[in-house]
Amino acid sequence: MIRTHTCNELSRKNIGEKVKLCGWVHSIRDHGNLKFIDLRDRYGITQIVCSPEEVSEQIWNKLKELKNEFVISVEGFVVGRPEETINKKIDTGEIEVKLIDFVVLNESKNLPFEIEEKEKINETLRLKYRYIDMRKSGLQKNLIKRSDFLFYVREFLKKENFVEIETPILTKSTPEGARDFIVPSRLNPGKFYALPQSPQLFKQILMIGGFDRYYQIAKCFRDEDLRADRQPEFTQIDIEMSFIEEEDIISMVENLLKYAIEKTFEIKVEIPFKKISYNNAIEKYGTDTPDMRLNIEFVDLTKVFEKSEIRIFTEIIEKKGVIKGFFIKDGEKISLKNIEEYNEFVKNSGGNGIGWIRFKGEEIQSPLKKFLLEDIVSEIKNLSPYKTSSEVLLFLGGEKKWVNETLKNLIDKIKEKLIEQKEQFSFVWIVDFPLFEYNLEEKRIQSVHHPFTSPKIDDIKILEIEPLKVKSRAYDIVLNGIEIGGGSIRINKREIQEKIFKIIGLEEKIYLERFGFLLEALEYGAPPHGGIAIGLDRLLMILLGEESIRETIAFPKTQKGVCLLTDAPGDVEYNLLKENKIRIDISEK
RNA sequence: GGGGCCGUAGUUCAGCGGUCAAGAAUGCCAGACUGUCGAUCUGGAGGUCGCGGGUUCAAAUCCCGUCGGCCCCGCCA
Repeated sequence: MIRTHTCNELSRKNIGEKVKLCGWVHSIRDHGNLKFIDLRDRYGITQIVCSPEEVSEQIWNKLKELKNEFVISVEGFVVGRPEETINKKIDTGEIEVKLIDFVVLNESKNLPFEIEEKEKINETLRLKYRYIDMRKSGLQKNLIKRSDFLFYVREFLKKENFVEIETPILTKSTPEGARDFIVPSRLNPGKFYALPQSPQLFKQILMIGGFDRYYQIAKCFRDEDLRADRQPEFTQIDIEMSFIEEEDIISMVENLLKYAIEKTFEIKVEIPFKKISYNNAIEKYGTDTPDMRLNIEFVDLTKVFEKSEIRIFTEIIEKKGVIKGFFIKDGEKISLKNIEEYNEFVKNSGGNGIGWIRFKGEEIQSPLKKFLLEDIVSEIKNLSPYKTSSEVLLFLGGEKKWVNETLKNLIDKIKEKLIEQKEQFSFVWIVDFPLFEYNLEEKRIQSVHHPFTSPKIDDIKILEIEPLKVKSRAYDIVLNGIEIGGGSIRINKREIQEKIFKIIGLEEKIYLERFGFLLEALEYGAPPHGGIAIGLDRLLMILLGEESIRETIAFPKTQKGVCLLTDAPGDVEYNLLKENKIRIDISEK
């Protein structure tokens, strides 16, 4: 046995015991004839102490060769520390281990960056030397939390009778959705597998196969450009259930999240979460991923300004535009200089500028002051949800969609100032999505969610007449302004599924080729079913207070999709290409 | 496909046309030290200023290109 305890385990209770510890030399404090070594493993730090009169000359000399990050195994006696030298910063601070002997298990070169660096290290270095970055507490803590979280997810789902089933990684390319990663098939030259964007079709097939409750911690792959919260491969908590309706999934997910989050983190989760319809979200927040920590809703000033004599506004209204804005409760937080900034921002977004009114008790301050009659002012003030003695109203006018989007972008700009509690976690469900949207570039109707999403039952009758008015049985879950998951009740009738394919412009030949197996399966007793997928990396990013998804993934890729540790993607040997009947053709620019 | 920011000792940064044949902190190396825990003290080493080209009497500094990283738009059913 080369260790009897971890480096965070020993306490007063162990005093007098002979122990063996293993770990990395975290630091050496050398006082000449007294040396302290902090020995570190992932559990913690234990102080080793040694002086020449207590060990042989040979051991003492060997000790002098130790450097930081050497891996060693130490044998010694646990002793209590003198009262005045107790270190309250570490769990083992009441004891130390008096060295008897030690073995260097491996040496280490000087590290490219320090383990105990307080400042942020360049991410390129961190990714290249990921194994060193992992020795630091930050990434280590995140990966352990990730593991804990998944354990509680599995525990919850197991208790709820879910079956964890793996689905293939080598699968078939699907025409809708993101770009696929492809894998050549040597046994079928010229043909390719695709890596799954999600296990969508397999989980539906599992429902038809009678597994009424399925889940998987599923790797998904999408060959799209990366962002702070997007990696080409990521993990979803993928769930599907039979014999259920929207509300069953929603409440199951609420309970799951509450359980796993509260078990893993010091976070209280209040359920049920709020629900907002898609249309309402757009009207009130200008987005289908509103940040509910903000407590800011748009107010519609169109009717108020319609009666005013202010030309710039009445003109907008005549052109069917709208005037909308939002109140900021703590008006003092917004200076004139800030407003000037926002004005520039609105102009850069293609508008005329921003309108604003500052309410100070009975007084108002505004560039429009001389045009604002008293009754208009009081009507506007009445729209405030806060009615404090010091608030600011920011507003703009124009085409409705532009106004909603610009106000939302403006809020994003001001957000940092307005969020009172950063450590707050505010979930919201977005429901009643439209089933389809019109793609202007491709001039065709496409699915908002995915083509297997069921329309609302009442809307099936207008499916082919007014498809853009059809609502879907889809739901998204949003946390602090970021989409962390989404799902729907699926179509379980071949006839409707075929209609959907046709509406989104898939020819019969194409959809039979791609999805024929699903359509056929739907004819053999497909139960009503639905599910959800939760983006694990993203959810953890938010819960851990990280700015990037990469902080929750052991081996993430850079923005160009490169793994700096392994240098993937790389060249492959010519023979491998030949066996796969692949010829490289990189045309010059 | 496009926009923005960044690249200087091992690390984090400063320097942004001229006493810079580049500097701080930390780390590293050597020596001293028996109660430290961000040890302390003394001394020392350490740089293709990402790479290539240009402008200039003079470039880490300005310009162009290129490579790499980050953030964003497009894209991500």
